[in-house]
Amino acid sequence: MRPQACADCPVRDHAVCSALDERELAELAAIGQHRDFRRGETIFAADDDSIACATLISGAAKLSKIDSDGVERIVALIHPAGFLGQLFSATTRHEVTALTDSRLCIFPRAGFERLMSDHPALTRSILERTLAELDASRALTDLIGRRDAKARVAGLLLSFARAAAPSPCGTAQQFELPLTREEMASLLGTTIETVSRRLTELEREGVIERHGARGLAIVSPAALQQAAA
Amino acid sequence: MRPQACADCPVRDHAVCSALDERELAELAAIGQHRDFRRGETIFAADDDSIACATLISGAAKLSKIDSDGVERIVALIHPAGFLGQLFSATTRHEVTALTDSRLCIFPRAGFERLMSDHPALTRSILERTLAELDASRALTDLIGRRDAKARVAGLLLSFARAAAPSPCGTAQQFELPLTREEMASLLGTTIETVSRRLTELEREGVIERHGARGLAIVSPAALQQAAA
DNA sequence: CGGCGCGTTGACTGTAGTCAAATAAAGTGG
DNA sequence: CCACTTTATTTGACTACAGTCAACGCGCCG
Repeated sequence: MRPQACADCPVRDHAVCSALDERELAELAAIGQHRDFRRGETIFAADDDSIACATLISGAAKLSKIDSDGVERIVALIHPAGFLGQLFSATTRHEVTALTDSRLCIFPRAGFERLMSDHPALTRSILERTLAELDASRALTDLIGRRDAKARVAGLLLSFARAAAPSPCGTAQQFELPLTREEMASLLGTTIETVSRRLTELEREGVIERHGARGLAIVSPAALQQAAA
Repeated sequence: MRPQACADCPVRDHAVCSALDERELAELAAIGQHRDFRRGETIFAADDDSIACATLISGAAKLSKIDSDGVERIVALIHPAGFLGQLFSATTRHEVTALTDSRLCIFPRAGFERLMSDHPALTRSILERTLAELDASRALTDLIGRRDAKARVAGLLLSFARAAAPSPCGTAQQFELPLTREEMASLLGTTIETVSRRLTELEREGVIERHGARGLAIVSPAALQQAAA
C-alpha cells in the first residue's frame, strides 16, 4: 500500500488515519497493507498473540466470545472506519469475524504502537475512535437491556438502518441485514425463533417489509422507533 | 489539592495520572481538586455542558440514561481509579450518580484537554483507561446477553465480588451490594422481583448467604460460577 | 407511633424458550 | 442448467420462566 492508495480510501475522512498529516500518513501507509476477507472468515482468533491491528475499510465485522458450552456470544459490531485489534495487550480477547465480504487495512501491532509513541496525533486519534466504540458499546448495553424482545429487535433494525445509511446521521430506508438470525439472537440475548417471530410480527403490523430472508425495508420509521422504545 | 495529596492517593498507581512524571503530575494536580459526593448524589447530569472530568478515588458510580418513559437504564458501573466525564464532546451523554459515598478528583475539562495535548503521556494513559472501560463494557454486554435471569444475577454477583476484592485479580468472599434491587434490575434488563427471586433461589441452593438486604457472602464460588455460565 | 422506602413473597398472566416439523434459500456436483 | 443436499428461516404446539399486580415485612426517620 502506498500513500496514493490512501487518497482513494473510502474511509480516509473517518478512520484513525484521518488525523495525520502527510508525512505521518506516509509512515503509517508504509507499514499497512490491504487485505480482503470473505463473509464468515476469521480475521483475528480469540486468545491468539496480538500481532496486528487494522482499520475496517469496507464491509462489517463482529466481535464475539465462545462461552464454555460452545455458544457464540456477540459483544460488538464493527462498521467501516472502525478499528480492530487489541492494543497494549499480549493476546486478543475476542474472535473477530467478517460478517460480509470485507476489506481491511492491516498494520503490524509493534510498528503501529511505535508510530503512536512517535506521533501523538495518532494516539489522540485512536483515543477518539475508542471513545466512539465505547459509546457504541454502551448504546448496545442499553439496547439489549430492554425487557421485551420486540423492543430489542426493533432497536437492532434501527441501528442497522443507521449503519447502512450513506451519511453518518441518516437512516437507510431499505437495506440487507448483515447478520443471520442466529447472530441477531446472540447479540440480543434471545433465540433464533423469537427473532423470527418478532420480525414476522413487525411485518404483519406493517412496520417493515421483508424481501427474502435478508432484505428489509422500513415502511414506518415512526412505528419502528415506537416499538423500540 | 497539591501534589503532596497525590502521594497519599489510594488510586495513584492505577488512575490515569499514574503514567505522569513529577512535573506533569504537578501540573495536573494544580488544576484538580477533591470533592465528595454522598450516596445518590448526581455527579454529572445528562445533556449538560461537558465542563469537567474526574478520576474516581473511592466509592462507586453508575452511568445511566433515562428513557422516554422515565425508566432509568444503567449502562455502566465505575470503580475507583475509573475516569468520569465526556471528553471531546460539548455535552455529557449520561447521568453519572454516586452509588455510595464517593470521593472524586475533578478537573476542568478545558484545562485537562490542554494538558493532554501538551503531554502525550496523559493522552496515552487516558487511552489505556478507555480501552479498559471498553473491555468492561463488552463484558457487561456479554453478561446481560445471557438468556436466563439466574445466570445474569449470578454473573453480576461475581463481578461485584471481583470489584470488592482488595487485589485487582482476586474475588471478595463477602461484601456489600453496591446497588439496590432496582438498580440491579435496570442493569440486567429484568425486574426487581426477578432479581429478588433469583437471589432467594441462590441462597436456598446454598450458593450464597444474605446478611440483611445488602450484605452478601459467597458460600460456594464454584457453584456461583457454574450458575453464571 | 406512623409513614415511607426498600425488599420479599404470592398468585396469575403472558411472553419467550424448547422441541419438532415444514419451507425457503443457498450451495454442490452432475 | 438442473436435481439434490445442506443450511437458514419460519411456523406450530407446548412448557417454563419472567413480568405484572398486589400484599406483606422490615428498618429507618421524622
